[in-house]
Parts: sequence; structure tokens; C-alpha cells
Amino acid sequence: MPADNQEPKERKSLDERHRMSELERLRHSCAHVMATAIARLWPDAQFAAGPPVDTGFYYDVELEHRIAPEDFAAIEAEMKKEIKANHPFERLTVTRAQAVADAQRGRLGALADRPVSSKFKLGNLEDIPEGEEITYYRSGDFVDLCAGPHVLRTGNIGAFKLTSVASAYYKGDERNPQLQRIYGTAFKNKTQLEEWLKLQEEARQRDHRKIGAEMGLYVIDTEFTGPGMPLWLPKGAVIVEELEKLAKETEFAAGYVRVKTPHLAKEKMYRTSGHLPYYAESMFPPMVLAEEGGGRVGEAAQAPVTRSATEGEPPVERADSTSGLRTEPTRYYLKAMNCPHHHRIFAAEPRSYRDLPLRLAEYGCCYRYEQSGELLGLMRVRSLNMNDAHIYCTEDQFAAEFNAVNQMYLQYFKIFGIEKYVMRFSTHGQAGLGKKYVDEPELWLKTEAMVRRVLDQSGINFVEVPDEAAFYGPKIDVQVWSVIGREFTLATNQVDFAVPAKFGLVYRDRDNTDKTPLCIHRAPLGTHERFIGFLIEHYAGNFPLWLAPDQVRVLPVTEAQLDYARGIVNELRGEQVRAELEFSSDKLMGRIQRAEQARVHHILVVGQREQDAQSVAVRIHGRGQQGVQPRAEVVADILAAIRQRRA
RNA sequence: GCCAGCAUAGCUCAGUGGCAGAGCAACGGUUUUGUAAACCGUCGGUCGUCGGUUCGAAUCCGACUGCUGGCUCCA
Repeated sequence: MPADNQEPKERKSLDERHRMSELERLRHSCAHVMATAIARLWPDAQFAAGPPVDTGFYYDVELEHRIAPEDFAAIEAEMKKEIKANHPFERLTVTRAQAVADAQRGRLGALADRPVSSKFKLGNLEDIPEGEEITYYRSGDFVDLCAGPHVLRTGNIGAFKLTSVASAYYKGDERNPQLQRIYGTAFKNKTQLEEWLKLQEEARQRDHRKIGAEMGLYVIDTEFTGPGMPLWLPKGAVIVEELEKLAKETEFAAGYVRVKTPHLAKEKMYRTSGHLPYYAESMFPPMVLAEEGGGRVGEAAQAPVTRSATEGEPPVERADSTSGLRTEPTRYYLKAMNCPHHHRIFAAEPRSYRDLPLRLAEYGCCYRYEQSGELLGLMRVRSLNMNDAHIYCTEDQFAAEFNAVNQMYLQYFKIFGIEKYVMRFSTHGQAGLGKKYVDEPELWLKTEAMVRRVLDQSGINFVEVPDEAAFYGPKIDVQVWSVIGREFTLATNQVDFAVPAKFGLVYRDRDNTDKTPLCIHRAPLGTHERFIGFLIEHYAGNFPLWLAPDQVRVLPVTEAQLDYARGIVNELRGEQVRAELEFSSDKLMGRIQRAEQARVHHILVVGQREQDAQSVAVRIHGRGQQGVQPRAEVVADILAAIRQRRA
């Protein structure tokens, strides 16, 4: 997740700004120092905004010269001079007229007057509401329009480092010019900076793309399969299957029933669900088939299909016209979500209130056309297997069902050792009604209140975020933190009060009238892709026994123990344990290193002593030797650890 | 999709206009082994693709594809 994606929609009040932590204040000050240095090297630089972020700070700048990492040393050298000079940060209050005049003289975000205006600063001034105080901060020659706050003097910036250069749109709007965004970080002292750099390095070492390749979990074959469509290799597929097993057991116990649905559906499906007008851009372009009977691939599909095929308003669907004479082509879409399919399963039979809640579960494979620049290893993909389920229930059942879903989340968190999480409860925004959100103002408020009540009562850790809901109802995004503190959005939960009605879903109630059920969309394990990506980084590839692709490797010391070793392997495999024998020409040391590097969970060494005593020498990956134990005990312990999904 | 950077053997990387390289992996052999690498040898690349400049291109230029870091987006 980008570190600075919490940029608020609403402008921060001065009061909120002044609540900056000490570290943020230091980092923001460092951004000014960096801007000073850049202005010295390239006086025509035009600065936009330079706030602190989670990992440090950035400043957006427009500049003919393309700043590259090779330039960092020069910029940092200038910054050091500024820090050594120990300029005070002076705060000046000015009138709007004064600020506009200074900006027109190019004096803001600059070292001196310039022949061109400080155009982005002028733009920023426009955003400052009437009546709000306008302030400058001056450090040495550098004067900037800035609400502050800052540290007292440039010398208070203890240690800093420029980290990367990227690009960003002015004010985050893609219609605005793209600026160069220079990232850096700063700390009170050198020790803290070095600790942070070490942590960054550790995070890089844990990157799921790196470990995924090392362990042979998956590949992305961009040339033949396509970008964003991982192929699970045997060792990765093991993890996929273990997760599915966990989900199936958990959902079975919670009263879910499983269904299976195809990967394609007719256009009518997504037109009815309402997804098409909202989300056509995020779906793969349709396949066009000649109408029923022929089944032949139509002309349109033989021509190269481009994204523009779905741009604008797609042609009106007439395939279901009752004339029966016309042969309109039928458009099929790869499914981007499972819900409409499940809705049709709900509709497949008459439903009674006695059937509710009906919980339909499926590990459904969906396809989403994510923009090329957003694909990221397993984290952002185009083909995804969702731990999906839809719970159809009455309003009276909602609280209990929704709470049970949350409890399931907590149960999973415990299994995976996820200690830090937060549920982001996204509600609708008034302004988006009828556009971003279905136009049902009262239903929105009612549903949101129901969700809020359940969350409040269950003691779940949540925050409420306005104007981020799904189009059909409020949404709960589940953010979790891996053991090293990286943040992930693992799953999304939604309450849907709109789409069941679009599909005409009803159940016959006690009073013999038809009513529309509520639908809860939930996916506690998210998608295999993202969840396994998270787990790789969470465990640094050192999976618990039940998930480890290689659970046990038995190493006979010499050929004389080959049969004994084989016996152990066969016994374990008979119990469905992923055990293998390794007897190559390598020395024992070499075989142990190989097993450690492959992250084999249990390494069982058997020499003559062990064979004679019917024992094994146990070594656990990353934890070293565990001593010699009776064979039967070791086997029993392995089976128990797997069965209990012990951490 | 946008901005920038990158693309050399399965992996990690060296090679700045003049014969395509190393380590690991793989394969073959020797070695029969007691807790993180035994030894010898062999194989392996149209230097991402296409085009241009040049006597000559991995190297310089352009386009495309993909990846990386961000931005926008994320049902």
C-alpha cells in the first residue's frame, strides 16, 4: 500500500495541521530543506506541496531537469549545508494580497524573486478558505507558503536520506500536470535512521516476489499467460489447497453450503447487477458470439479486441427480445465478481423464510482488467481466486450473521498470528447518490446504522471512513499488518441492499408475501493471490508446518540407514504428510544447508545411532537442532501440529 | 492509463563501439558422508522484440513489450 494514500478528501483544518507529531514536524521541515537545496541547484524549480508521510516526506516539484537517484548526492550535500547553517524557521503571517503578490513575483517556494510566478503556490492559495490565516515559513533565503508547523531550526534535523523519485499529479488530479515527487526520510538521529534503513532492507528481503521465486511458489509468464495472471507451481499450489481446506472446514462448520459457477456470463448478468455501467473499464472486454444455434465466433471477436470496445455506453442489449427472429450477437464477459452468479443460484428455486439465512460459498475465479501500472506480483493481479460467499438473510437476521462473519475473521487472524488489524468501515457520501452510489438515501442510512451497531457491540477494532462505500452498500475493508509491520488490505466485506432487488430475488415470508433479502458479501481470506502474498511476507517464507510446501525431509547419514529413512517417509506420507527422502552424493552438511535454504520445516537426520534406537534427530527450519527423540513421538507430534494448524 | 528507471544463461550479476563472462543451479563422474556448501568436468545466451546509426552494436538512437518505483484506480 502506498504510504501516503490517506490524503484526506476534505482539506485539513489549521488546527489539525498543528497536531503534527514531533517526528512529522521534523520531516516536514526536512522537506523544506530539500526544496531549498533543489532551488539552489535548479532555481527554476516550481514547488507544489511537501507534506510528511508515514515513511518520511516528499516534495512535489516541476522541473525541466529529470531528477534521478544520481542527483541525490548533490542535493543531499546542499541540504547538509542548510542544516549546518542552522537557520531558524521563521513564521510570518501575511495578507492574501501580499501572498498573491509574492507568488506572482515567483518568491514562494524559492530563494529569491523570479521572472515567473510560483504557479502551484498560487493554486494552493486559492484553496485556502477566506478568513483562514495565511502564513509563510522562512529558513535562510528560502520562503515558502506553509501552514507549518516546523522545528525551531534547520539544525534540529538529525539525520535524513533521500530515498526515491516518482511522479504525481498536482493535487492528485490526473487532469493536472505531472510533477516529480522526491521522497526522503528523516529522523531525530543517525541511529534511528539506520534502524529504519535496516528494516527497509529486511522488508525487501521478505518481498513476496523474491521469496516466491526462491521457493518456487508461482511464476507470472507474461509472454504466454499474460501479465497479472500467476501460474501456481506445485509448491504454491500446496498452499492454495491448504487454505481452501481451512476455508471449507470453517465454512462448513458455520453452516455455509458450497456452489460452483462458470467463469463467463452473458452481458445481461452484469447489466442487471448494475456492474457494467459502473465498472466496464475494470472488466476484460467481452467475447462476441453469434446468436444461439450457430455458436460461431462472430466477426467482432475475430477482429483485434481493444479496450475501446467497452468505452462509452455499450449498445443496448436486445438478445432477449421475444421476436426470436433476429440474430443479435451475444456478448459474454469473464466474471469480475461472483455475486451475480450466486444471486442466480438464489433465484433458481423458490425460497422460503425458513431457508434463510442461506450462505452460498465458493472459491470463485474472477478476472479483472487492472491497469498495467497497478499490477504487483501476487498483490494486484488480473486473475484472482476469491474466498467468496454471499449470505442472504432477513433484516432480523442481519446482526447475528454479520457478527458471525466478523468472528470468523478473528478466528482466522488467530490462526495466522495476525495481531494488528483494523476494519475500515466505508460509508456513502451524500453527493455521490445516484452516481457513485445507488440512489436510496434512506436504505443507506439504515444499513450503515445496522453495521455500526454490530461493530460497536462486538468490540471489533474499526474506523469509519466516509464516501468510500461500494455502489450497492457500505463496505468494510480489512487492513492487517504483517509481523514486520507492513500494511495490507486483505479482504473486503460488503452489505448489499440493492442488487438482490435488481435480480428480483425474493423469499416468501411468514405472512405469505414476497420480500427481498439482504445480502452480505464476505471474503475473510481475500483472494488466494493476495492472501498468499501477504503470508509469504508475514512469515518471510517460513510457513508453519501445516502450510509449509515441504513439511518433512529425512536425511539418512549413510546408505546403511536408507531403509530406515524410507520407512519413516512412507509412514508420514501414509498420513498425508508432505515428506521426502534425500540421499544424494552431498555430504550431510550440504544436504542440511540445502534443506534449510529450501525452508523445509522438519529436517530429520537418521544415522546408525538413531536407527538402533528407533529414534530421529530433529532439526526445525530456522530453529536449529531439537535433539534426538523417539520416532513414534516425532511422528505423533508432526501429525498433531498439522491437525491443529499450530503456528 | 500517466511519469521515471530498468531488461545480459534457470537465479544473482560483471561486461560503455572490436571474439559473450563469473558464481550458484542443472547434467556427468569421483566421494559414502553426523547438523548451514566435498572434488573434477560438461551443458547452457540471436544480450526482451523490431527498426535505425556505424566498417563493426549487448554497448549509441527510436518504437514496442514487460518489469520496478510512484501517481490515478481498486466492485
